[in-house]
Amino acid sequence: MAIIVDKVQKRKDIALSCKELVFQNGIHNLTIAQIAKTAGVGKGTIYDYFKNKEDIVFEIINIMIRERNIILKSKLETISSTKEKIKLFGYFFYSEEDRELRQLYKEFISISLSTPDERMIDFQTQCFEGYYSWFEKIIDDAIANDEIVPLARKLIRGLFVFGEGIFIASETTTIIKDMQQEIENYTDVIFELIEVKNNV
Amino acid sequence: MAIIVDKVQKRKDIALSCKELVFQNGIHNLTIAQIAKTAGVGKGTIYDYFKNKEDIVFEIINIMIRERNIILKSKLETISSTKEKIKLFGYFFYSEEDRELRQLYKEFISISLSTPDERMIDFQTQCFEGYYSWFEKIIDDAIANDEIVPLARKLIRGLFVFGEGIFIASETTTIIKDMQQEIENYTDVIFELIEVKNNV
Amino acid sequence: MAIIVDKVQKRKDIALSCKELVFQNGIHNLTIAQIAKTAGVGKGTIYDYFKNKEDIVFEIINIMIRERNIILKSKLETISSTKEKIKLFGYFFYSEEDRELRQLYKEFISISLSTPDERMIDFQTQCFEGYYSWFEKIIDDAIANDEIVPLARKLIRGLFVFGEGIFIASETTTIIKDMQQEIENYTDVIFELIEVKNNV
Amino acid sequence: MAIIVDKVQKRKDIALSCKELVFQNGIHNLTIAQIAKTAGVGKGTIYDYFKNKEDIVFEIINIMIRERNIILKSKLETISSTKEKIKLFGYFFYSEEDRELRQLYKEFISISLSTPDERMIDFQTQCFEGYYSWFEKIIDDAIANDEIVPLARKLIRGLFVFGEGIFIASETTTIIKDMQQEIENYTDVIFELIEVKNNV
DNA sequence: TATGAATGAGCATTCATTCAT
DNA sequence: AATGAATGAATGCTCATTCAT
Repeated sequence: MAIIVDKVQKRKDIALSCKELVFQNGIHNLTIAQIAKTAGVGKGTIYDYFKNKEDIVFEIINIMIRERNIILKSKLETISSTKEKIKLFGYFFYSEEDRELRQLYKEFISISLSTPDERMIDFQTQCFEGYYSWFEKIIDDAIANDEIVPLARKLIRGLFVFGEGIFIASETTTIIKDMQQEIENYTDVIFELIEVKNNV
Repeated sequence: MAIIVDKVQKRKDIALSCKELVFQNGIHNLTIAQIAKTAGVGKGTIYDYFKNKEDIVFEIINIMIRERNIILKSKLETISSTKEKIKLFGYFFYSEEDRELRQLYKEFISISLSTPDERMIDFQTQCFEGYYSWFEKIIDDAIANDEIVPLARKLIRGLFVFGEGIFIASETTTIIKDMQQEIENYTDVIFELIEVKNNV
Repeated sequence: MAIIVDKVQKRKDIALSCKELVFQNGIHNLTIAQIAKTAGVGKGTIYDYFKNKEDIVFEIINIMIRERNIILKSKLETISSTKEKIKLFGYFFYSEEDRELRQLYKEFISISLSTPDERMIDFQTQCFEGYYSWFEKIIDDAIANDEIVPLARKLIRGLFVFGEGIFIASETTTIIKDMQQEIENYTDVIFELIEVKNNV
Repeated sequence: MAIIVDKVQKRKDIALSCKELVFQNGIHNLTIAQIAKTAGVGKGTIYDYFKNKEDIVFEIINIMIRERNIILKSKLETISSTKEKIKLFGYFFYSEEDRELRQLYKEFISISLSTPDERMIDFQTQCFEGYYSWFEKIIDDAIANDEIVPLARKLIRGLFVFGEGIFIASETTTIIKDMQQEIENYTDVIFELIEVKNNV
């Protein structure tokens, strides 16, 4: 009998094998020939696991962003300070450890903007909704604990998209000199406004 | 006698003649053949005025965004309310009249993210710096007039990139249902926090 | 104990299972993958029973045309009128019931013309010889019965290939408006010429 | 100023330059790369003159068949005998001089049968209509001159498609041993039937 | 005997750029 | 100064066939 292959796993394997390739050359220069060679399979094999080039690019992005989300979630769980939790979301935009992934994220946004694809939008929506619900929970918990004032809820959106906006600004201009600074400062200012002050 | 051609003007003419083409097909589908035909010149002529395809794409974007900035500036001058001035920056992200330009802007960001080009970055930096200095002036004036509290200065960045961030979110996900709502609400909340309340 | 498979029968089974597939998609779009799936076997199995793709295409055509010949023969036996017998050969070219098979026949001719294959030619020769001998017998019998004049023998070829010729014309041009009309008219005219007139 | 090229002529030139290539390899094996090389132009140039591969194949066939039609017409004009005129149509199917063209014609029919293309059908219809009108005129003239009986008109179709039918038979089977013989014999028999006999 | 995973040659088509006129 | 004819590199995708299990 023939070998039974775990199609889902092999999709992942092929996609993951391109990690380095993607980080080095970027998604735009990915060639099916390169992908196949890097994955150590024939070109035809690629098409046994992926519908077309888009499909494989999507899978690569998908897997790598998912991976990162898991890490983000586990990190969030180790932190108790509300402010630090919020800052953790911004951490992605400047940390050395996420440098490669940021590169990928940039390209993902780039593709999403120029050639919107339903699956990509759905995926990104899912991610954002996930983050946003964490965000809301963090804020709501802090409000419930009297750490921050209820008004804070109305600032969630602003905090949430701040990272996004400053990331785009830093990637398309040179006005952002120090991302970490910018993000931490802004978070600090907002917390200054929303923290419950316990006077004696 | 040889005709003397105003190179700079002809660059603009060619670029501007592609306006409709760009709005209809997007930058990604622009071909030199199309550009030349639309501009009513030969393909070779394009290369007399532009270094390469990038160069012409850049010129098109450049001109169109400059055009829009002039309009923005003149609009700002007709408004006196600080809050309304701030909101005007956000207006670009949802107004019907800027729909076509937003399309272009999206593609510009997309290109900037995937294939960063020094000129593009310089240009975008210039734009951002321009906006930002307007922004700062608006806030500083309002502080000087005792309309808003000095702390507001620290929130400028947040206000400034909010539009950018929410724009990206709305273009790459489906979580933003009503851009105008989002932008106006957020501005209102921030103003709620920074407005000087005159108690009797 | 190993299962003994009737190779000849399985060849037929596989070929026959593709009947619908062939009628729907045509021979040109047949892929081994489709054939295997439709036949409910693995792709490798196909190669246990057929030498190559040509071989299976040939088998499919072969079986389906043989099937039809049997039907033709049995129909011929139910008809007594010479003219009707002759017309029955032409019936194939316009009858609704043979529409699908005509489609197949077209493709068969097409393949035969562009990539002549000895087996195909042999098979087609066999068919033609079969038909032709029936044809001759019909004519000879009619001559023997004094229904038609002996000269008719010399017109057999013309009658025989008329259908073929008009079929090609109707498939490659739009000049044939009504196949049935054309075929019946021509047969009638020829019979007009060769029928023995019994004057009182 | 740039060179002005006669697009129509160059189309023909490119097509004609492939004559030998087509006769040697057949249409099925034509590669754009081969065509370009043979025509002595770049691959891209092919697409300046032809929409796609189909288009160039069609042009090749078109030109070569047109060429042959001109020859046929001029030959017809040198012949006075009605029977010889009719035979001239059949000549194409066996003459040595038309061997290469027959090869092409075979492939043309093959393509027409398997992948009907409106332009091909229109072209073939035009050709057939041209031939048929010549045919009719020849017969009508002969009837008017009392050479053949009026009934002959009803046999035109049969004569006309005889060549086609016997050609297909000869290309897809081995039953036709001597095309010339077959065609001439059949024409003779038909003429035997329709010629006006002048008895003393 | 049967399978289906793997292969990779093969090909049409696009388009930025050059350069002879 | 202007043209547009010519180029050819570059690439995604298909599918018949093989072969390890």
